[in-house]
Parts: sequence; C-alpha cells; structure tokens
Amino acid sequence: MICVENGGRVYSITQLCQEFDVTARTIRHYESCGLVEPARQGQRRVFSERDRVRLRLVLRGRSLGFNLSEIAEMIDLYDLDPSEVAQLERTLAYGRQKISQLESKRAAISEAIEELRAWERKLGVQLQRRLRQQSEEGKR
Amino acid sequence: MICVENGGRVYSITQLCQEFDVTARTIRHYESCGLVEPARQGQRRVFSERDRVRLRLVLRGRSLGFNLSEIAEMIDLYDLDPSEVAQLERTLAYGRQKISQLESKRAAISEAIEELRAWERKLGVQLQRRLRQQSEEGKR
DNA sequence: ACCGTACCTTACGTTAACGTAAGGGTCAAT
DNA sequence: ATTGACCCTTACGTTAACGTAAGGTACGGT
Repeated sequence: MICVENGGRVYSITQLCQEFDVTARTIRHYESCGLVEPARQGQRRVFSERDRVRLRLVLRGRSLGFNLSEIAEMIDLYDLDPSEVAQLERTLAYGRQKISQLESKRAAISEAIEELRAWERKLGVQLQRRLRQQSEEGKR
Repeated sequence: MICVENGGRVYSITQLCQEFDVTARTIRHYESCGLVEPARQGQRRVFSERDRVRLRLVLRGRSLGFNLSEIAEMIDLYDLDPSEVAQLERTLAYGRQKISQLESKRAAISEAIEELRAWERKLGVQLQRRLRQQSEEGKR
C-alpha cells in the first residue's frame, strides 16, 4: 500500500521494517535517539522520504561498526544551516576527520580482503592436489 | 624490555597493551574466547609472535564491526589442517563468503566516503562565499 | 457488533564486550 | 624486611542496542 501526503511519498513503520529487514522496535529506538523524526497521524508514526534515507544511512553506519551516537553526528552533517563562519569551519573540520577515518577503515578492509584472497589461493591448490590423489587411488 | 624464548620473540601482557592501546582485561577476555593462546611461565601469560598477529587481526576486525565470534571463525581459517576434502571444501566456501561480505562492506564505505566528499565540497564553497562577504563588509 | 490487523506506550529483560574492585603471588631493588 | 612493579584470579557491575511481554487504541471489513 503506497501512501502520499501533500506531494511526498510517506511510509508506515512496517513498510520500512520490511524494506530494511529490521524490527519496529529498532526503528522506534532510532527515533528515541533522534536518528529519524517521523511525523504523526494521531499516534501513528509517518515516515518521510528523508526519514527513509536517514534510516538507510544509520543501517549502513551500523554495519561498518559505528555506534549510534557517532552515526548521529555524521548524518547530522547533511542537514545543518550553520550561520556562523566559526561554526561552519568546525563542522567542516569534523567532516574531514570523519572522511579520513573512513578511509583508514577502507584500507583495513582492503588488507583483510587481500589476506583472505591469498589464503584462498593457497587452499585451492591444496584442494586440487587432494582431488588428484583421490582419482589416482580410484584407478588402482 | 625485550624477551626472547627458544628462538622466538615473546611479549608480556602489558607490552601488548601498550602497543595496541587496549587494557589487560581486554586481552584476557580475548584469551577466554580463544582468540589468543598465550603460554605460561608460572601464572604469567607469555605471548608469542603468533598471538601478537592474532591480536592485531582481532582489533582490526573489531573496528570493522565484526563481533568476536565472527572474528574467531575468520582468523581460525588461517591455521587449520583440514584432512578431509569435504571439510576443506566447506572451509573454502566459508572463506569465499567472508570475502564477498568484506567486499560489500568496502563498497558501503566507499559510498559513504563519496557522499561526505560531495558534502565537503559544497560546504567549502559556502565557506568561501561567507569569507568574501566578511571582507566586503570590512572594506566599508 | 465483532474481529483482525496494524500500531502504540511502558517497562523490564538480555547479550556482548568489556570495566572495575578485591585480594593475593613473585621478584628485584632499596 | 619492605616496598613497588607487574601480574594473577574471581566475580560483580556497566553500557549500548535492542528483545519481549503486557495492555491499550484505531479502523476497515464481515
């Protein structure tokens, strides 16, 4: 069931649960942390497209080993209107720090991938040897 | 203080704590999970080079958002001697699965980096504009 | 009128990954 | 002989991130 409200597509909590494979409890928890800010129709939460995007960002951050407060700081970078220059500079500096943090994480992952690939090649060779041995035994 | 025991460099718990910036409790916890297996001199733990490598792998995995049991499975791939071919194939399949998991994580990180970089460029432009405005005001 | 479904709040429970305190051993140096 | 550094075990405490149960609301369909 697709819902639209004054021009924007909106989502119920269970729709988002199904899309991202999380429980409602999880999304409500994220709301209580300020990670999403659904509107209300009576009691019910009404999630906007923006909420949906933020939810996706939260889940991505979570899978990368950030905790929810770090994630909050990071995604809050995207929607702020810093009036003071000083504030703007601090924000920019913080963002750059986060970028380099992410880059070193990526480097760590790349290392891990390379190591596992080397391991895989080694084990693949072993496996081939074993299989040939077995077929030799089969001929006798 | 550098210690060597029958040909191999060994480490005390505090040496590893300092090197990797973790507490002794953390390392002992990893031992209780089987992530490191230090020898003993009396009561004291004696860590080998292998333990040190494994500790490094554990910390890397942790920073990438894996839990300790996932990490255990992954680093145990490196030192096993699978006698049966079936077991070897299962192990290889598991390793390949982990590789693709890591690859999708890397892709997610790359996305996050790109988004933040775009954000940074945008904010940088804003900042320049503000600074020019300020210097204009200064001239008057 | 009744039911089922979707949704809500409140609040206690759980798990992983340690933190932290208490009490004790060993050994070299003063 | 005592002190301080380093290390140990045992065991309860803590935090984040939800899980889960209990009880209630709203509403479209039969």
